[in-house]
Amino acid sequence: MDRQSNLGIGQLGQATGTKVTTIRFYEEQGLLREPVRSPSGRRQYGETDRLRLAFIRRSRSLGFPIDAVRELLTLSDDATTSCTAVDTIARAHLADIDQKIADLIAMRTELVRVIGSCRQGTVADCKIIETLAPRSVS
Amino acid sequence: MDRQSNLGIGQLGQATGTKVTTIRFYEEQGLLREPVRSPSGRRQYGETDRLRLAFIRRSRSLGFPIDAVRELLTLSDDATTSCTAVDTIARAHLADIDQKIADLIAMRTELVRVIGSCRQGTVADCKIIETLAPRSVS
DNA sequence: CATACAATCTACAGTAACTGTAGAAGCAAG
DNA sequence: CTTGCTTCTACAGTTACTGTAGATTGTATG
Repeated sequence: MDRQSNLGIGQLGQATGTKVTTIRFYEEQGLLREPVRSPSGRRQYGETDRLRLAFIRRSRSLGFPIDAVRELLTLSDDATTSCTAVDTIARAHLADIDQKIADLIAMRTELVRVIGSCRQGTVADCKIIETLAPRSVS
Repeated sequence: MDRQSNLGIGQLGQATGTKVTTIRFYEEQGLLREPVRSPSGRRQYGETDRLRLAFIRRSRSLGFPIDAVRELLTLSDDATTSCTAVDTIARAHLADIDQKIADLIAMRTELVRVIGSCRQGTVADCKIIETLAPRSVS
């Protein structure tokens, strides 16, 4: 199960679609443990590390912030934890995403309105500029 | 038209819903000109500044990045500029927003799928954790 | 074996758009 | 005169990386 595949940092990056600098960053952030080093000081990773990094990347791709990923990792490390905590984190994140979508849609709606008012004249009577400025501009 | 309303930085902030530090930040970024100073060195703003700051804030609330706001300000300063340039910036920004919305919706869809799989047991058989991890976790 | 080139190392700066803090000084009111 | 609020400059912190410099190590080829 835990055969040391002995991946170099570059290989681990390839295997998980992660840049080398990002892997070191995760280590610094405490998401990845400090790996064993080769005699010359290079990081050596195993299958365990690969799976953990894959977990991190998947969580990140779902938009979980680093802090949430850290919590998810901690929870997943203890198999007896109630899944409720995991569910709570995920739902909070969903609420976050929904809020962001709502904000962007509101922004989009307003922007479309502004753009729609453009009649391609000069700035002097540009409706976009006018709409941006409450009264006059400068 | 250009009576110096002589606003202090705090008052300007109040008038435009902007924090004092943010106003100084905009000045540093070259969005606001350096204002005249009182004998003791305090910033003194007039109506012109207020309008310009309102323009900035409105643009920012529509999500235009600082660089775009800078361009919009430059364009609006020259009344003879073709409005096309303004339109181009706005449409590029709209495309950006649309992309962000699409990304978030995709993320949301996937997250909902993950959450839906939770049956509230322990982490040992938590579908969320399982879904996050490709095979096993640690 | 020598040399070139790729990968890795540490440490730090840069990104976007602010926000917050420290420490000093000015200003108005009681 | 003292209290308390505003403002001043300068700089660190936020998020999640990315990029760079300069040094070292590993590998492949001639």
